[in-house]
Amino acid sequence: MTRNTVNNFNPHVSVDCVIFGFDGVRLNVLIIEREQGGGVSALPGDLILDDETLDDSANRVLYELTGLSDIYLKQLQAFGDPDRIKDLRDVQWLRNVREEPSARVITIAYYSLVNLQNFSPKAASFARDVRWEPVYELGELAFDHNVIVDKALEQLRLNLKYDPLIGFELLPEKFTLRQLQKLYEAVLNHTIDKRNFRKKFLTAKLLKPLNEKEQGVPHKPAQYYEFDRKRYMRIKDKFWF
Amino acid sequence: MTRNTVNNFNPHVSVDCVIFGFDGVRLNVLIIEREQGGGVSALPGDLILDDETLDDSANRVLYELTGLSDIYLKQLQAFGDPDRIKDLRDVQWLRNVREEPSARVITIAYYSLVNLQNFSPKAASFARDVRWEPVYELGELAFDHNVIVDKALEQLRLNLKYDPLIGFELLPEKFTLRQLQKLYEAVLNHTIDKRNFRKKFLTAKLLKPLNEKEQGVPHKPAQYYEFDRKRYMRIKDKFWF
DNA sequence: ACAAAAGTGTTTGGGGTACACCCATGG
DNA sequence: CCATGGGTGTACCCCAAACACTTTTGT
Repeated sequence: MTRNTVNNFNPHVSVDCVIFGFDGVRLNVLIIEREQGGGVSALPGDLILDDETLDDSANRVLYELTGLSDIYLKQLQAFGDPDRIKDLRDVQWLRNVREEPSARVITIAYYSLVNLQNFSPKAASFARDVRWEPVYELGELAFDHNVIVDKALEQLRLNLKYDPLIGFELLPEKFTLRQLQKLYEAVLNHTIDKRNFRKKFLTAKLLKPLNEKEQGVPHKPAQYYEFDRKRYMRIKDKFWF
Repeated sequence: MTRNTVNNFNPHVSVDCVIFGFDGVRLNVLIIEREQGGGVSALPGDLILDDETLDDSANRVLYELTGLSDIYLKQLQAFGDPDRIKDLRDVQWLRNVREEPSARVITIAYYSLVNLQNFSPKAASFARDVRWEPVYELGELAFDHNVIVDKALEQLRLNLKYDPLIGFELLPEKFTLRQLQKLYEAVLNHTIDKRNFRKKFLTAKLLKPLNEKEQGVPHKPAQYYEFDRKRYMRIKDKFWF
């Protein structure tokens, strides 16, 4: 901040959340349908309040929408093109919803990871129409939200490669090696050799086997594992996928 | 953006730039001294204008300050704690310089890479007190600028490991292998084996040898190289350090 | 001659990749 | 007995890491 500014322009600032959820097969994103305004889908988001940090804002949006707190949440980046609001339906929706509908809006995008196990029970309690959509089959979203999702996915991939922890955020406490592998395949969008995949995680000792196996499956029941957080702390800088 | 908001809060939005420059030995950051207000150092930055994109804002700040344009510039992240302005000297400075000195300021941080060869000639044309400071010896900066620099350095390191291009942004057109290695050592903050380093870049064929050697040096003169951008385009996804 | 950096190869170990068969369970 | 996924080992290759001496120039 260097100069005496003559510009007294104050934009709105919002947060938008790209919430990823893994259902065992596909990677999904949480999408909301607008209350007022022509069936346009969008990312969950809201204007920030004047006494909360950006992270708090994102957590609040997430909590209000899903009832979840204490979940993985990370800032992606800011999006602030002056013309990011150009679709006519977006303009109309703003007129219904904002006191200053023509104000410029700069949004701080977050991405977030949840496992659908924890999430599903709350599904009935939403105030609005909220749904999961497979990330590779998203339709057109409001504003520049498609761009935001693309960036978030890119970031998620990078992150998953260099930090195994974030994979476990998308899974329930107990999981099988198959689930873990399917998750990696869904995020990275390519298949992985089973033996090599297992080798990497087992030799790294990141997984603790439980005294528990799958039940009622029409094939050899799989071992359940849980994530070894202590071990993770010791080796996280050396592990990558 | 999901709900009818009753909150009409409009913060200021600024950009702040962490401009890295490499002098052949150390990695430096461009620091400005405030015109009005007690010798406090800060990152270059400014409020955004209402019709420019965030990237344009950052480019403008950079141009106004250094005369440089078309240089590497990338968004880092937003910083927006409500209490990021807490130092008394920061508050006073804002009173001198802003029309709404108590408004909350959310800043979008950028980081940028320049080579000091191109830069130095312009040094005299600055309107303000501007200087390079070694990144590992920074004093206390205004606001949360120390945090921003730390994040930028972290990002620069990550980036340098997975994208060789950004290393070349910090060097002049022609450079020696020694300069390139010193740059990597300065950014990554550890020494690197000379033979292995040269092997990696030479076998990747990222460097084109020029018909030119160092002159007037009191030791065997080194070969000059330039960066092979075409080759880079073909292999950038496979090369990492 | 001396100081200072340029330039150059080999060995070794560990890890990534490719690849195919038997096992346990439910129906 | 059949379908389905669980679970296992080996061979090869490449690359990262460690390591020391000769060459060229200016003083």
